[in-house]
Amino acid sequence: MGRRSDHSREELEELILAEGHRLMAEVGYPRFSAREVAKRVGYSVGTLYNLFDSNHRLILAINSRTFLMWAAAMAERLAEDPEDRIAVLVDGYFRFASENSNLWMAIYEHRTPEGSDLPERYRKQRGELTGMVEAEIAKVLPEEARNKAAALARSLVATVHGHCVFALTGTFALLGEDRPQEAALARVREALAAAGGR
Amino acid sequence: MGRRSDHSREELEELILAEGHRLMAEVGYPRFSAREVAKRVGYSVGTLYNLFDSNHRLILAINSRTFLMWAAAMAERLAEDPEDRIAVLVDGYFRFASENSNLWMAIYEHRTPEGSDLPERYRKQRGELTGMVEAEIAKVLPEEARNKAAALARSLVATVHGHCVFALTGTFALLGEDRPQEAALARVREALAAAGGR
DNA sequence: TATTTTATTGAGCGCCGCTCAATACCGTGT
DNA sequence: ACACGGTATTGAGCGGCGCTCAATAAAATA
Repeated sequence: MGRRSDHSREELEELILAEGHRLMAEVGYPRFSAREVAKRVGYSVGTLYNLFDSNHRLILAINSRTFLMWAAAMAERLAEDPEDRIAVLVDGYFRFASENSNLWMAIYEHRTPEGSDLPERYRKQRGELTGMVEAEIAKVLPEEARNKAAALARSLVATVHGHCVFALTGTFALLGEDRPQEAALARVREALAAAGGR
Repeated sequence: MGRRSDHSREELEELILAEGHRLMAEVGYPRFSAREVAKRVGYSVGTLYNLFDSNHRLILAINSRTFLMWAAAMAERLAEDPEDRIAVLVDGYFRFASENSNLWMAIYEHRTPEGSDLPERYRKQRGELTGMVEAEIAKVLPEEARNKAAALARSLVATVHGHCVFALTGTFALLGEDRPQEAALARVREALAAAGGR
């Protein structure tokens, strides 16, 4: 067998990525398998490993795509010019995570192996979401506290993230339910108020 | 082969659990394997699967042991009657997680499979830590806010957890470092202050 | 001692990630 | 039209995984 005319290299890469993304959404990180992706796109394992040279790199690319979706969803909702933009950020976090739980969890279930750290382009991509949050936080803070916006944004993302993880993995349910999203928003509001936010 | 006199059933169970715990600490969740545990204790895979009837149940038991260690470490530090008990709780969270990162992360990396949910005894065990936090929160809140202590405790655990995860998995480092533990403590303080805490 | 009960084994099954010699195909030069 | 060089693709093979279960060895009992 040799070069097949039905797909260029880029098309094939995209095909695999798309199918991989679908599979991840369907079965979740623990049951994801590169072999299964290969089977579904109708190419052999070897071909797949030629393009993405390890399982780790394939998953990285898939998670990256998830990140893009996430950021896009967030941007779209902010573009509707809502009144309470902070609430929209929190809701966007929870909503995306729960509507795409397998994809979302995969981002955090995937441990990057010992040696390698993630390539620059992914790094930048992941900064995007935090960047959006940072911009919104800055808007809300008084002039003199603006320089703290970045650090505060990261901390608030962590705060919301914590609530969201517990909500999705059932840790909250296990301890007696009170609405995690509302709690997260309350914590965020308190932090912003403490920083002099309006 | 048949019953071996060198270990009673309970002893063997304990032996496997201890060795499994060691292995988890050593290699972490993704590289943990029941086969390897069997090899290390010098019994065959079959025996191991007789006692813990699936990989999932073995890991559950291992994680449970980690939880006990964690709660014990927390209790010990609180028993020294520190001045700032809230800070000790936060520090205890971060310290345990970073000093036992493989064990700690395993707790959250292990997805319990579709059907089964974790047995009552584990459920209770995991409530213990949150219970300790709840007690400390209650002490700090004014009389009229005591009834909110439980809900607030869960939310604050989630808050600290979020910061801790990001600290350990490098999500923070990736975004420009500011001390996650201090940020977590700041968020907790703000929330307590907002609830009228002293 | 003979028989039942019980603990232990490990080869076997179907998966996994990953490799690499063999192979099928394409573009090009003559 | 044909041969050739390069490239894309293959899939059997390797070692390892979780898990099962008929066979077996040892203890308990009769």
